[in-house]
Amino acid sequence: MAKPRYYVTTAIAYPNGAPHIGHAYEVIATDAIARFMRLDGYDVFFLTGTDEHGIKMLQTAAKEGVPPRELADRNVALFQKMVKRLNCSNDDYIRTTEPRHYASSQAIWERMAKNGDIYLSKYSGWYSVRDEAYYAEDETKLGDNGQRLGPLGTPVEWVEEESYFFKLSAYQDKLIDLYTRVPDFVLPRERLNEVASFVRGGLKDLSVSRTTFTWGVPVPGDPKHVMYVWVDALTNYITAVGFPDTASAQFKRYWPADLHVIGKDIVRFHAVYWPAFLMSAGIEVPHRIYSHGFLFNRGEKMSKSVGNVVDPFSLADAYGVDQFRYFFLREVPFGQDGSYSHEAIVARINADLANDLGNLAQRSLTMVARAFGGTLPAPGEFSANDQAILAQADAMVAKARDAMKTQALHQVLNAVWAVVAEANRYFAGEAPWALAKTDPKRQGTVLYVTAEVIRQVAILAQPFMPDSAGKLLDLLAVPADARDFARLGPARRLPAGAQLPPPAPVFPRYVEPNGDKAN
RNA sequence: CGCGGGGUGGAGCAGCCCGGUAGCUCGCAAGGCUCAUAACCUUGAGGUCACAGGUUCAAAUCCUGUCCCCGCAACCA
Repeated sequence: MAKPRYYVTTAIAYPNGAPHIGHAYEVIATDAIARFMRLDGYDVFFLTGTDEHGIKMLQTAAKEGVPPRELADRNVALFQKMVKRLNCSNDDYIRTTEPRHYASSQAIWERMAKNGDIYLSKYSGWYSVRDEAYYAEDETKLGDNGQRLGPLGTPVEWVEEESYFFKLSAYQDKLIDLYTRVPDFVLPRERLNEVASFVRGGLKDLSVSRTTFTWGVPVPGDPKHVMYVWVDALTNYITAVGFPDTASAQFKRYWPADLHVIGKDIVRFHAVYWPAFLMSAGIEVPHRIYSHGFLFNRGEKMSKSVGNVVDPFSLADAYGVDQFRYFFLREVPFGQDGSYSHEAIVARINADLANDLGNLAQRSLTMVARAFGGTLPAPGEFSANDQAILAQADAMVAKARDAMKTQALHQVLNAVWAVVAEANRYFAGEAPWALAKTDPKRQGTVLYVTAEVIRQVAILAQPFMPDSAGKLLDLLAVPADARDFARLGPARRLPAGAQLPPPAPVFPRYVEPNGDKAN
């Protein structure tokens, strides 16, 4: 039976600087989704990449005195290194400066043009040379000396530039219809409401080319124009699956995408422009846009001037990759803004990972090693308590799938850790260390049940903490081909009699480098 | 009257749509256990649910108004 497919993407990052925590968060979350779906039997294609055109790249490059291509190459290397460091399982990494992407962008442009949605006109507006930005009339005001000023107080002048336009205005009804027909097109729901009210407010045609610079994809047939960066950026999602070869196996298999994971700041581009472009080009629209929140350092927005920008590499170094991934995906309700701090990260690492899960594994497996020579004991008849905790473990996968239907990553982890907490209560209540003297057979049963619960927890933790969950499964001697979600539930228990390797701590407590104990 | 989110025990949050003993995590206190990564388990203290009106037998939950905080406002995860 062929696996169902699942195509998931991050937004492509804009590499005019080094990657920051927000980029890291998006790719980690998307990776967790991709891994979850793979383990759940889907044929997943997971794409991330970089959006390298546009005026801002040009400005940054000019400031540094290097060609934009060089700036892109340098920063892209950092983004790719980050993705790798964070243990992300992307199947492809797209750069919008690649030849395949030029071909794809030009092809979608030609389709939109052929459909009559692109026309040449003049883009005009109040332009501030100093800000290098256009402003709407109502954003400007007249200064004391009669000079018109932009919102930042710089002088603006009226300029007109030849530009191609996309007939976005023609898509208002079709977009509203899409939002009505597919109410989950944008999640969380509030975001769709915002978008829908924006669209109802009326859409203006969109300027989609520039003539003032050449760092971009040339417009087919009119090479003095380059495409507006968002036209080319959004197109990356189809480039990576083989567009313009719509007959290719890849394209037929994976398009339309199941999920675009993006930041809430670019919802409009993805939920308005992108489907409009695709409709115009006669291509199916993606199934869902998921807008995640922003991360704040101690509740404050990160900014270079405040000096609270945190580099993802140093976080990974300081806490560990899996710990870093776990913290953000558990602590921040996916879709909402979140806040992080050293104390919060340490608290999560020590409480959830070291104390609750790590220590449970350690204390139970150590007992298997000592009392049973490392052989997983065969269980006797299950007591009511045994059955109760096993039933809770068996129920996890359904809860996890249910949460994943709406990308509620934190709910998946909540469901799993609720079972970890219950398993600790079970373990304390059954007191297998006391049974060692009174009823070794019963002790074996308790240890078996505990190991089985840990097995299921570890399998479900894999998308979030691939390495650590893998180590946990190693300790239970679970073979590599028995770690997918099909092995969850009552049907496939741990085999009794398995020889387990010597137990080793998987989740160390975080201890402050200066030697003080944290938490 | 630009748009959106939010104000719930010390901290961070859930509950609010579908009114009816206020729940979770961390922290704190006491006790238990001693297998384990000074971890685990139990119990407890602590809240006028921003404020003011209103609807109702009954409001954190519905309605009206006020105050405050935070984002966004078409380059920005």
